[in-house]
Amino acid sequence: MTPSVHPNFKTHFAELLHQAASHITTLDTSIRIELARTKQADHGDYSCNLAMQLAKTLRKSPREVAQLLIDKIPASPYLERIEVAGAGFINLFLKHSAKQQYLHSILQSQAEFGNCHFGQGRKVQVEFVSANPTGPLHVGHGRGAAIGASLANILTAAGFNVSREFYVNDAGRQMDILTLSTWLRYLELNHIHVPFPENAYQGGYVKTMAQLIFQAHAERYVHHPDLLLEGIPANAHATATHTDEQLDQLIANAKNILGQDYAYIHNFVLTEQLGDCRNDLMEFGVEFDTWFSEQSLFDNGLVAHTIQLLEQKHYLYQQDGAIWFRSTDFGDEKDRVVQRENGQFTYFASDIAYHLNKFERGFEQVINIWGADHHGYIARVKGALQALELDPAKLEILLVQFAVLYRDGKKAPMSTRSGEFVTLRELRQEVGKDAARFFYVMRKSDQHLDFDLDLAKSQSNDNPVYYVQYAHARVCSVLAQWDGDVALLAKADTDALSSPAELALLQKLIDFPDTVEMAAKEFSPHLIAFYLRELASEFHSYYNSTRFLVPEIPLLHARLALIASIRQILNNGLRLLGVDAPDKM
RNA sequence: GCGCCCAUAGCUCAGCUGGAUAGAGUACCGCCCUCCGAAGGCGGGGGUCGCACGUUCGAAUCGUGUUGGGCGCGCCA
Repeated sequence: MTPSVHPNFKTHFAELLHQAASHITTLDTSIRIELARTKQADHGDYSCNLAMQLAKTLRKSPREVAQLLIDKIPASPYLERIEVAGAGFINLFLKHSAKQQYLHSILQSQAEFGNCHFGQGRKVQVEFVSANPTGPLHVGHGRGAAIGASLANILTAAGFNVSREFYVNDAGRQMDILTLSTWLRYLELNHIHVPFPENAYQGGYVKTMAQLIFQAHAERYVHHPDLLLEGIPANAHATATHTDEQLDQLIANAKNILGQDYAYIHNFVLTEQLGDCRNDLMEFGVEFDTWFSEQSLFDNGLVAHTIQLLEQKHYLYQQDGAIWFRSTDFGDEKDRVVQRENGQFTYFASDIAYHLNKFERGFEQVINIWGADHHGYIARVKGALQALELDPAKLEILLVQFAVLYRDGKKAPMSTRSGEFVTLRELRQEVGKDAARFFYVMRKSDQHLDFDLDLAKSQSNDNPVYYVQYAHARVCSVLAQWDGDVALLAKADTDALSSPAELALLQKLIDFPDTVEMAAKEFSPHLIAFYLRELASEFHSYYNSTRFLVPEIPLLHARLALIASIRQILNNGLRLLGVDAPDKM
């Protein structure tokens, strides 16, 4: 991704202040020179609190220090004036010409405007969604998908080499339960009625998969039910209430009866569910570079190898027939089992191997996006990394709080157990991809999300998605009526842009690259959503106050260059969030 | 009981590693289409930043405690 060629005023002024300060004192490493955008116009465009930070060691008042710095600051083609204010702030005023000429950078860089090389090409992995392939994605997964995909886009724009990954839990017990469930439904289709366990998968999609198998292979997988019921108490069947152990017994029996065929059904349901999931996410604008199989960690011996490593480092011990990892050495509440009494590795064991593998693949930063209910899991995973002599700080875990759907002002009921959950697909069908993507990232990820379905659906000014998209469509409409060559606007004379509204809008456009960088630095896609709403708001206001299609050519071109730049940034920002920027609505 | 997250306008939320008079949206009230798209704009009221101490030139922001809410605490994933 090529960074755009715009000047960065923040870093430019920070460098000037650094030079000024070096004339006065030797800067302590603890002091960071940072420029902040001001809230009020009479405070200039940027302000710096460096003088306040230096005042103590220099034994001078902050205002005095500020004046000393101003006296020493080198000349700059972008700086209109610089002054001391308030308790010792240094306020900097950008030249109007600097703002006006900035439009040329935007219109030249186009889709690449806003990119930067903050990430310096470092390899980063974002792992997200990673839902069990045992049923359709629901609205909880949707938020993780939206946040993960947006964050990956933002990191890419900020100059990281990003890899998007979905961890496929294809090795566990849940897959076995799905396989069993499907086979039982298949037997039903063949008029063999075995009571369907309550704790098996109840969803209608299981019956659908059974039908597909039946259509393709007729009665090939039919077996006598007596063998299946072996070891299961009669009352469990009569009531269809099975304990976890009884369910496991059913699975074991199914494996015995079906032999090689078990693997076929297992593979079939996995492929079906994964395909459905991939398709669902693609329609949601979310794609992955890698679908990483948990099973492959076992097949390649990586799990066993990882456990061996921990053993060598003496972090494992045996107790109650199981093998435990001493995660309490790393601040976890209790030690954790990696290998069960029955010889099976736990999910945690393969997860350690998985994370070790991530770093072996050369990622310098690994970001996991998890549902908030997994937070208790962080300590043990980071502990395992430490035990393997990896830096746990290189693993960033973003916890995404739940989304609660509201309809008619009331909570829409959601329960995974009963199968009455709202799927991501249903949500998309109801409110559309764009509204869903935007609403999901409108809040900080660690903030609960109240998802107002009625608002997301409404085609009104209340709906923030339409509000932003409408601004984009409005610009398109004006440019279409102008009927000139938009490409020429990149070289237009922009000196005529001098009203307060126009200068404020120019500054808002200048803020975009900083916003993208901040969103990348803070792993915060919501900053983009907020920025877009603010930009759209300033544009709508400008639109109502100013006519663009005026007879005076210089003014006309200047204003069109401004709104074309606004359109470009709305487009770039929406693209980061996976939301379309329509020309017409 | 222990751990993590959260608490800011009636409601939903921003507020970046401490900075100037705490901001949006929404709801409510009043305005603006002979004019590039009214899916828009303008104006108005609305606050003890849960509470209490502390750190300092300065705290919504940092620390400790406390209250209230969410989530987690399996040889499940």
